[in-house]
Amino acid sequence: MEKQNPRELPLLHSGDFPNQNSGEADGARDESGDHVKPPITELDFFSNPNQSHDHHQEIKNLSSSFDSDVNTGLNLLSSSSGVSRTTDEEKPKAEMNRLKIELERLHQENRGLRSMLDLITRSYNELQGQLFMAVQKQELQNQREKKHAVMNPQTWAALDVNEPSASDDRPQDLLEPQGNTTEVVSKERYRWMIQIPGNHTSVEDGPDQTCQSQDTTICSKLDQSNNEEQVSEVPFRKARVSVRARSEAPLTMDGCQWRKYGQKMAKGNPCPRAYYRCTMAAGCTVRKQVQRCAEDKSILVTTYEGNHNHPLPPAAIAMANATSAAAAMMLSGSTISKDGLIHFPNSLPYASTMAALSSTSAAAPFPIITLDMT
DNA sequence: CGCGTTTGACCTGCGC
DNA sequence: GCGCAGGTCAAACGCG
Repeated sequence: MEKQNPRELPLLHSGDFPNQNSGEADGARDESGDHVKPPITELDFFSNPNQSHDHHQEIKNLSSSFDSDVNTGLNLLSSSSGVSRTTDEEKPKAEMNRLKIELERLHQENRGLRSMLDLITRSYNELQGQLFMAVQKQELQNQREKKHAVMNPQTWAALDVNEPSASDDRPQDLLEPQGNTTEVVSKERYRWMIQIPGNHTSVEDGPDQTCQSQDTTICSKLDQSNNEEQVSEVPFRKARVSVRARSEAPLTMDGCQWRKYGQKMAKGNPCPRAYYRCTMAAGCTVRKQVQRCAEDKSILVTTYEGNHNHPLPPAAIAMANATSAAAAMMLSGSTISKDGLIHFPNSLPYASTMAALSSTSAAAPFPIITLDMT
């Protein structure tokens, strides 16, 4: 697989959805060589023996009717024929009607086949998601074993140079898996991932495919719910998820308790950027930045960073869901569309872009994924 | 009095 | 090395 520019994070291409011009998208994907997912083409649903037979039978019937009736009827219009004119005019009309009905029936059948293709595609993505999670889990397990063999938990304080305040909590996080709520979030995220048609997780490329070189930082930081211990190894400081929402309120109600610890004027934006820390639990390292969009002040950009070490209230779960799912999706190695947007045709009303905060992205040593809920 | 916000100072990373 | 900008700290302040 090609080494990706760490700044150009792969997101989902809207054209990848099989129910939207599947042929072209899959063809393009094959050429790029970035993904090894077998292309879902029309062959997939024609491969069903029963369907295939029926469909071909229909086509055969249709073509034979064209051959035997239509052409002959047209020929009969010639003056040399001995058939009466009224019979000649009625016959093509009746034939036309029959063909229209036939065509309508084929359209309906086509719709049925398409919905079946959608189902198959979803199943495929579901399996792919499961495979991805399994590989991630196994990798995590391997690395955990390696680290436990090399160091003891106290080493974390020395390793976590980026967040001194959080270093005390790391070993605890490792030894004590997060609570039920976080587990729900993980499951939800997983569900979210597999709902994305055409989500190409290239886990088949190899055991280290998702965590190589600079990509390591992305996946280790983003999938913090299960890769927390990789944090110390990475050059990136943190992966962030930014949420853009239209709101007149100075703060987005995300269900968590936040304490403001700073405010700064950011370059290129007349609106100040506020810094908040999660205060729902002692030692929670989650931070967020809130800033109004320079172009449209009614849009509030909230950037989350870190991983809650405590159960979340229901209202916060939704947000954590969205953000962690977006992060997980970023992990998955999907590609970004030309317009930088991801579309969720089935269930999710918001799009995701690879836009970053206007003033921080240029210098930010970490990837930022934006959920655009405006 | 406790908690949260404000705000200026300080630290750090990066580009020139 | 210097300047700039982002991020954080902590004392001062306000409010219930």
